[in-house]
Amino acid sequence: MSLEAVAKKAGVSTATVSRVLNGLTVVKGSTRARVMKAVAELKYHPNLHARSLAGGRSRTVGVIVSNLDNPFFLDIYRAVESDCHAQGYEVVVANTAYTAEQLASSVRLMLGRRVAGLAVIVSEVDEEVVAELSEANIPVVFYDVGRAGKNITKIRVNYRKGVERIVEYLTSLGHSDFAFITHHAALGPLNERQNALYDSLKIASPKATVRVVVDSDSLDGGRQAARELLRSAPVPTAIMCVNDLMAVGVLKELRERRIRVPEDVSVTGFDNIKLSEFCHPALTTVHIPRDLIGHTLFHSLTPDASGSAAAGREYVIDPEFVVRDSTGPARSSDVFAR
Amino acid sequence: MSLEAVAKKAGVSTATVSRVLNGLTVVKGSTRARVMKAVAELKYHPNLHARSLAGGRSRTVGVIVSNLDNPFFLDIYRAVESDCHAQGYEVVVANTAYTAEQLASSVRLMLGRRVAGLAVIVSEVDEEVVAELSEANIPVVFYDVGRAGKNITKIRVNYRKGVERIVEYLTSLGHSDFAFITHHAALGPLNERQNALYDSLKIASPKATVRVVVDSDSLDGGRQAARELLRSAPVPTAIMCVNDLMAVGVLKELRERRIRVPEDVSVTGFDNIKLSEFCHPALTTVHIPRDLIGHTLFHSLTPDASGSAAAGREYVIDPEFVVRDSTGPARSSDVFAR
DNA sequence: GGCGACTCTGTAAACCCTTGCAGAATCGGC
DNA sequence: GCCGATTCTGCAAGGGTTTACAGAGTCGCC
Repeated sequence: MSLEAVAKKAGVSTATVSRVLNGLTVVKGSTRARVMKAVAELKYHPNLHARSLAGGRSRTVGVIVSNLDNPFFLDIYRAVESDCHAQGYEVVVANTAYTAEQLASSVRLMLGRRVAGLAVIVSEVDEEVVAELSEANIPVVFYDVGRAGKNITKIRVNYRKGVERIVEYLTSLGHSDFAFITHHAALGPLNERQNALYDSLKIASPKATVRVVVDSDSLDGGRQAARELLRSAPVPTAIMCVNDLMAVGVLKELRERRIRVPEDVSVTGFDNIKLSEFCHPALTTVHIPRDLIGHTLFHSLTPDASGSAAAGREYVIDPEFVVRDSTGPARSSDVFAR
Repeated sequence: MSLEAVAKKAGVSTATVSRVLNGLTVVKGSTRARVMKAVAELKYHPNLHARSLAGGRSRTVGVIVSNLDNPFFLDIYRAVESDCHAQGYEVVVANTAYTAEQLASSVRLMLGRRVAGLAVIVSEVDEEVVAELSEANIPVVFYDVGRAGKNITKIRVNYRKGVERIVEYLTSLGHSDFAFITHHAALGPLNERQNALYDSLKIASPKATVRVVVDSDSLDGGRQAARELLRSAPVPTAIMCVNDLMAVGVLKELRERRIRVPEDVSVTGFDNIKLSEFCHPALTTVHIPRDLIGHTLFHSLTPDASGSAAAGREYVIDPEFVVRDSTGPARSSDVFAR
């Protein structure tokens, strides 16, 4: 079970076994073979805790996300995971459910695990956590929140650009009566999208109106929000959703009410999750390159070939507008007038 | 940073600090306060590796699943996670991508982490792994594969019953020309569904035909399979999918080809993932209670109030047939005849 | 055959915590 | 004020690895 048992069986010292297992020092071929044999026979698994403890490092990176149930976050996690495994790292993931408390406890957990690096992909970061992390002395990377610093990299997406493209497109189709469906309105990154919406509209269509509805970040939340929205006339001609997941919920509710998309109402999402392509009608949305984000996250956390992690940098990633079938010209007469 | 630093700062021994932090022994109020203060001031995080090493236990449970990208597995994982956190356990998850190699390496990883218990929710288990796990001397629970044993619990779902219900329903609607869309045909649990299909049909509609198409377990895989299926006439009147994820892909492809569901073709899924309710048409499927599975998994891994984990048991969970809008009477004339 | 230079291996300390055991402090009761 | 019981605390061993350091072999060459 332990290194010592293997050592005894192979007739060597624990140091030698350790060296064989880690393979960074040269061990004579015959010795190595004996050790390997003993390892196999004993079905020995090194105790990872002891290893991390003794080694000081851990070859594990931590990932903290807001909502694993949203495929957007899952995709990022999976991208990081894939890079990690390719490089022999493990990943541990934690979910905050958009709460600051769970973020704080997840951070503590990760620090307790002595992760080699930590990716924080949440919307609810607070100053205290940032401070704690910058003192932690491990590479940290924030997505969307916080700011670059000593050992802190930051990655953000130019949401504004994505929103602008949507607004341009929709206004060019004659829309001026908007709804914005979002979740947890207080959160920074979402505010950015909302503010970008106002700003863009101010230019593209100054007299446009926007009704905002807030619900939870889920299919049901989107549906619920649509229901709320439709409770009071007039029905907007375009519904922009803060993300695809909620948009798909919206589509469902509209369909149940026999409101046609895009003939009666246009709907847009954000993220371009796989689902947006498979729902009906396929969703007009903004693609956020989760793969690229994942790779960048991983890169920011691990010392690369050149030896040092490029901490302190700030990356900005551009999204990409994707037109599909959920958007069309604004309806001319209000078929929903009561 | 270390226990010792805290101890020094608080003017006590490391043992006392440890006791304060773990709270299982009584420590005098004033001492406790001093220690807590020191902990706070130093922003001390216990080193979890050292803790697990010293304590011998780890309060971490491992979960291994086949395909995290399928919401079915994600839901189970999340259910386990939620129970774990409620009881102060951590969870670590690994994905096998349906390969035996990744399963083996995940198992080794988990064993190396000295997890307190391990849930194996995969389709590709082999004997060697089972043997290794039963020697590991920690509670293990298999979902769908393996068999109960010394410290091994097994949970399985009565798929057969679900398939029977689908078949009964479809044949009663006049269907006799079937397709079965599945993935990785060699895997046990999926075979069970497929065999159940044959068996049920033998009774319900002996002259019925079944065409089988295999593709990957994903939205794209479902779509691809549908494409493959439609390549050769005649188009079946009912397409049964091995799970909802693939079924949603099938729906997409059918829609693109203007094949109406359920008027022209009926489609069924399996699992009842959230998405099956939000796609269009909403999917007729078989509900598999992931929450219940998750709770049962957790229960099987952790010593309950009575002190001992109920290992060696075998649980069978019944699925539930859910009729929605993707199924209807078989079309009478073959509108697709060429 | 002896010497130096390598190559390989062992010894032992360190990593940070938990916990059994025993000693110290405190308390109640007389 | 003393004693025993009780509560609290410290000592030190151990848990399974890594790794610096030094020692033991091996080899080639003069």
